Amino acid sequence: MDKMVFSKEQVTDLARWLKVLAEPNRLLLLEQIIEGVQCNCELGNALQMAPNLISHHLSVLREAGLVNVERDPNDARWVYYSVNLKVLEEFKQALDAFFDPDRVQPRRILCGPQGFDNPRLSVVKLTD
Amino acid sequence: MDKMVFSKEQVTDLARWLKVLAEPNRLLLLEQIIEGVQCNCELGNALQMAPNLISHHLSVLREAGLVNVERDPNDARWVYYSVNLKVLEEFKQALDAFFDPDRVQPRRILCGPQGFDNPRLSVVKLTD
DNA sequence: ATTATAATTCAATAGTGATTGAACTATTCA
DNA sequence: TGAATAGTTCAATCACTATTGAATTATAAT
Repeated sequence: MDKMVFSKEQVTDLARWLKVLAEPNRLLLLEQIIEGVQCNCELGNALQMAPNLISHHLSVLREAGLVNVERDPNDARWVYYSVNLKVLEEFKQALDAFFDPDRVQPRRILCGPQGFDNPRLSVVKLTD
Repeated sequence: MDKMVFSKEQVTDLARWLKVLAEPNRLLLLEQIIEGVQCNCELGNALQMAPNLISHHLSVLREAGLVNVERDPNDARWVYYSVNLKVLEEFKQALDAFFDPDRVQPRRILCGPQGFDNPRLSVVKLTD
């Protein structure tokens, strides 16, 4: 029986992560990078997106730490994006912890019509 | 070596899921429901949110299938929200599959300066 | 030097969606 | 019947952000 609970701060932190990934084009870009398509121009070809838009979304992924940037050593005009495995694993663990079905608890009686005819509350009432 | 890839439709579907959960108040509500706080009024107390706002966010979670609604059998004015375990498990599996670190592939050479002085490409060039 | 290329940055626009207050529905209680 | 309660729906506002085109930077080639 997992009793783990999350603080308000932990939940809003996770929401921040999710917001980065909840944008379709951004998630498509990440998928491409995961699959090994990592140079900006090819990403544009694969997804039919303008280069500046790609730059924008990739910078969001980069600021979140999910992807690394690297310039080509032979021609510094080209940049390559890659997945930051460490951060991806961290994120995955956070997801696993939060969306763990074992955390789901039955209803806690805190309010509502707490009359004797409510079977869920008879015990509580009798011990008053 | 996991070779699983996701179609554009699968990715955008996942993005839709993530968007439902990427809203801080909504994720906080889900956390409360997971922890067993499931009646509307108590959710309001716990999170300091107006009842109509709670209704709004819960309806989004409900439309996504993540939570169920049930009216109190003794006093139908009260409603109780609960996690739909089946859908939660489905969602968790989708997350696990997508954010699997084993899927991450090394860079596939599709463009860029493909000269002989680029060690990553010498083999490719020689086999031309 | 000049031009071309890859990518980013900037400014403006457009669209989406969270929030708010008021009106409304449904149920229970007096 | 009339008042109170729990919750939802509606309309309007506000904030954020994806998108677009133009300008800019940095590097490489001629």
